[in-house]
Amino acid sequence: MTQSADTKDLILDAAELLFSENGVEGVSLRALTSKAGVNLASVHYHFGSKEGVALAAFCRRVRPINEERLELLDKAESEGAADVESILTALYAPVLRLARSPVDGRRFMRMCARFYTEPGAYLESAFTEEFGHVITRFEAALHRALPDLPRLELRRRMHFGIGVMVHTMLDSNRTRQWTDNACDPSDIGGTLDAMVSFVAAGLRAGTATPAPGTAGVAGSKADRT
Amino acid sequence: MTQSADTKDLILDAAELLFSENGVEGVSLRALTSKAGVNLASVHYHFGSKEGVALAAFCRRVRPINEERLELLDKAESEGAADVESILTALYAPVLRLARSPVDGRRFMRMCARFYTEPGAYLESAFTEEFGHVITRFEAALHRALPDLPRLELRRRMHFGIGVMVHTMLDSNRTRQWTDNACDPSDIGGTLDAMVSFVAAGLRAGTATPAPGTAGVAGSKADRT
DNA sequence: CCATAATTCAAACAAACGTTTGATTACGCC
DNA sequence: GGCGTAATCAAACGTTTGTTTGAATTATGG
Repeated sequence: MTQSADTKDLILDAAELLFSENGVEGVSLRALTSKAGVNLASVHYHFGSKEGVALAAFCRRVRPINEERLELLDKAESEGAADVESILTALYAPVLRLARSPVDGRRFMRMCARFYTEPGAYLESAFTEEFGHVITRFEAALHRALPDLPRLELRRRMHFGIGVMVHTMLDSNRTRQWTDNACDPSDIGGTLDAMVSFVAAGLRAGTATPAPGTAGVAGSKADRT
Repeated sequence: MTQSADTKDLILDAAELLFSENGVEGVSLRALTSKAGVNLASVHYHFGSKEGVALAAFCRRVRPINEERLELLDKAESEGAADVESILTALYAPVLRLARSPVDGRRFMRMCARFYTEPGAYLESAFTEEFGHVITRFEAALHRALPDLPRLELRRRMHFGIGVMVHTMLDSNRTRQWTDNACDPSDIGGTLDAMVSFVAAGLRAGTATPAPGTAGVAGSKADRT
């Protein structure tokens, strides 16, 4: 039992590393097991299939993140109606803060974003299963915070907000090159603030809901870390 | 010459169809040539390799789009300094309007977005080559429209704006399911207006630059199509 | 009308893929 | 100590991959 846990984690760690760089289809089981330092057949012994590895690597990290998201949202809503910024921070902070983790945080973010854009029915069902109720909860919260924004338009703008998050998580070298490293990956607080203020302004566009305290020009204050 | 052009286009059409659904790595040359109704070896005869097909399919459509983007930007800037909405419309409209095309517009958008998120050095260099100067031009235009937004913060927010576009172009079933078809793919004008107003508000967040005419609640008026 | 180039075709290539097998080793329990 | 389960291992499975080959076919041009 003790050794099997080691092997399992070795495989998942290597999967996080390689899948984030090359996608699931771009990584062979031989490269995966070679990187993990385990035998080829152990993948099927522990996870049943290659898809099983991807699913396990996905769920291992996404569940704690979504739990923390809902906790943060609950906390924000417990003190009266939450404003847009608090809701967005609850949505973005857990996944961005993971990037601080010493070894594999950024890797997981890239892997997760790559899973999101990669085809494959097994990943689609995992996403809907893991994220469905989270989206529902956050949509309800945003609807309370933005009462005069039609429900359909809110959903469309949430779609945009998810795009900002996924794109930032992907953090492709290509985009970093275009933007000349404007999104410094190590500056988590700054990135979070910028995302929150950007998406909050987008969500409020054209509505009567005013922004809370609009003073500084650019996102620089990290109010949650 | 006439027949080779037919075969080439047949291959590129099938590539657009299949790559958009399954990515480049998810499509075998046998499935591709079978869909196109051509011989397997003709791929290497006309394009040299599988990567050559992806590159050709990408450039075939992306070049006219980027040319139109720059034309629209020039037109917007010729009548004095362009505002944020005009610049974003010049950036988003050509690629969104392609989705109207009868048969293969949406497919190309998905393929393009999938290329964007897929690994592979050959695609990366193609992206930087095709998009680099376009991004530079639009960044300069946005900098003139938002003079009090620091350059670094502008680049970061452009990064977000590109994320909104890519995510909307991907138009995955997964996200459509979450948002309950809020982003009706056939409603090009509505989607364009929503994207422009969302990203414009995000770009202006915290700045002194005022929005031009803030009257309606949700983006509904198509000012350019 | 024939020579020459351009193109299409069926067949095969070696390599890499995910998966399976059966033997072998390590471990916990009575 | 020895039984039984759990885990690891090397080797091979059949299939599919991108690519290549060489002959057959079609168009081109003098």
